[in-house]
Amino acid sequence: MNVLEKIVNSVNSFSKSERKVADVILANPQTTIHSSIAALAKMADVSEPTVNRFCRRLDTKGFPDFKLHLAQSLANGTPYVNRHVEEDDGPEAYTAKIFESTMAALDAARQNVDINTINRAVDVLTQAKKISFFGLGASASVAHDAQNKFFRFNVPVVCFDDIVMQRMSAINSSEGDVVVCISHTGRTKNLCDIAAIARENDATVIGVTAYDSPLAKECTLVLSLDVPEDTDMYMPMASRVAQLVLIDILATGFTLRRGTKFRENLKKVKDSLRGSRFEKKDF
Amino acid sequence: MNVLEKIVNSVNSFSKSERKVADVILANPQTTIHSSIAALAKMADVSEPTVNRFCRRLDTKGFPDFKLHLAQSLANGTPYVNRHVEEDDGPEAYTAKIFESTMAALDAARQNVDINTINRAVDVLTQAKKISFFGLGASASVAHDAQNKFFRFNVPVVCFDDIVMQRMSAINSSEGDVVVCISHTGRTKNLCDIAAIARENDATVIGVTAYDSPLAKECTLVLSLDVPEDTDMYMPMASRVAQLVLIDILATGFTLRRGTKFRENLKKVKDSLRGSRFEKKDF
DNA sequence: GGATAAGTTGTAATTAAATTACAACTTACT
DNA sequence: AGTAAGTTGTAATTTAATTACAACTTATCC
Repeated sequence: MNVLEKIVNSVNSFSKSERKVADVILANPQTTIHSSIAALAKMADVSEPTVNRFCRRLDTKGFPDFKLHLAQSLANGTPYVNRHVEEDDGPEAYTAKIFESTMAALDAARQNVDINTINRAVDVLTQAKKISFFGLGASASVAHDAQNKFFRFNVPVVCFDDIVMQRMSAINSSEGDVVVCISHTGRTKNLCDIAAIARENDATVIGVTAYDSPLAKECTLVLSLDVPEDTDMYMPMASRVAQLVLIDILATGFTLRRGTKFRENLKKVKDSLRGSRFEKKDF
Repeated sequence: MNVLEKIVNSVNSFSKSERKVADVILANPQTTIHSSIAALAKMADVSEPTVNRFCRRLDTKGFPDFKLHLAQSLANGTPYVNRHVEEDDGPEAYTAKIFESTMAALDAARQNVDINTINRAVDVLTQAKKISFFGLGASASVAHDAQNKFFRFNVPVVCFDDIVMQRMSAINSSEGDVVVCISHTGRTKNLCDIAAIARENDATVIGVTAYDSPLAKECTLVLSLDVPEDTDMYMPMASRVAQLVLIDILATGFTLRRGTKFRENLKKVKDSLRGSRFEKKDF
């Protein structure tokens, strides 16, 4: 809980002098964080130790520590809030809101993601004989993107957004193959089937999906991203961005695990693109 | 500007010892705000006055004031500094860094994007007879995603990641058609050709690309996202996320412009997916 | 209603932390 | 090589915060 709220909540348990301190702080919090204990004591018309005791009562280590907490409480006023787009929003409004809710979603994802599972997923991927990315609908483009990334690593990688091809690919998989199934809800029937088939054929199945979903149950490893999505819009937006970032993380982990020499290879891939591009100096 | 960003930005203007201080603070900002100047000096292996001078250089009144600012930066919506992934980063480190640099990129994009152009692009899209999304390589998955979004609007929309198909499509375009070309660098030759061809056939060409690039020159409307990308990694990561968010914004603007009735249509599309999914209550 | 104990507050002493002044050193330029 | 500008550290000083303790207030019990 943040300190400001805490002060308000525990205002009853304060003594007379402590209450004076609380009042002064609540009245000018911004001033408080730039004051010394002496200045604040004077403002509240109490002694310095009283202020100090007040701070300790709020479970801080002392006055400087209290100021730190207070500063954070004040800064927290405007974090990236998942503000919904509304009917009469103009371009500025909806642009800002979408940026902010995407950032809020990434922030949430960052806090929820399980590093341990990421590490294991990277493990599995680095040792894969072949990597397949499967997704349907909106998740197909995430799979597509993942393929583009891992392809640069010179690893056998495929990506299908066609259930027939996915099924054939899953049936043909074997031990050492890794299948990554991407689905925000984790309730897409066809994809659950694919995951099950791949598992039956001894492939390792990584699910980029909701924890505790039917798809998750079919997977060897579940990378879940708990992203609060604005369901009013009926389109996966923030959740899909979080999935992409997760792919970025896996790809990064992959390159780091493979070591320096390997990364020189990446440069080659990038350099090979040069022929298809205008040089920077050209314009 | 927040202190953390400030440190990263002015890292060049620091002296050797100040740099040591900066490194320690960036590595453990949370620890820093609970340390004394002596502890921090020891960690950075410099003297206490050096730390103090470092604080002043960042326009703070001294060490305690610096800690206050730092605390606010950390609590604030934007502790998102574009920190580069390094050789010996563990999973926690690179996961955090990628999330943060993506968020930093979005923050930058939000500030740079031109609302006016977005508004005009939405205008153009709502009036389009047909919308085409073209991208190659990493941008192909962005185009793919855009198609998925706009398809739900019941608008004629196509997406090609094959230059032959793109070319044929561009040649067949006519007035009222809108072609969206996606390229981070804006220097992909083939895509520039496509844009030129589409223009010659009276289509409106929207470029999601770098301002002032060869591709931008071929477009009717340029939506540029100035995203500082970590080029060391040789993979488009943050830039592509920003592109996706831009697509989200265009799609949102589109639905808002079309009005309430239209949005009921979206629900239909969403409901139609239900048959292919497990119900929530099923598990 | 007074005595005592528990709790509250302030003064003064102490300790800890941060800052300043200055000297030594390093670097870059003549 | 010499000098000036800039950088860094040591030691002294100042400032701020905390502690110890005493005075006072309030509540409780006989």
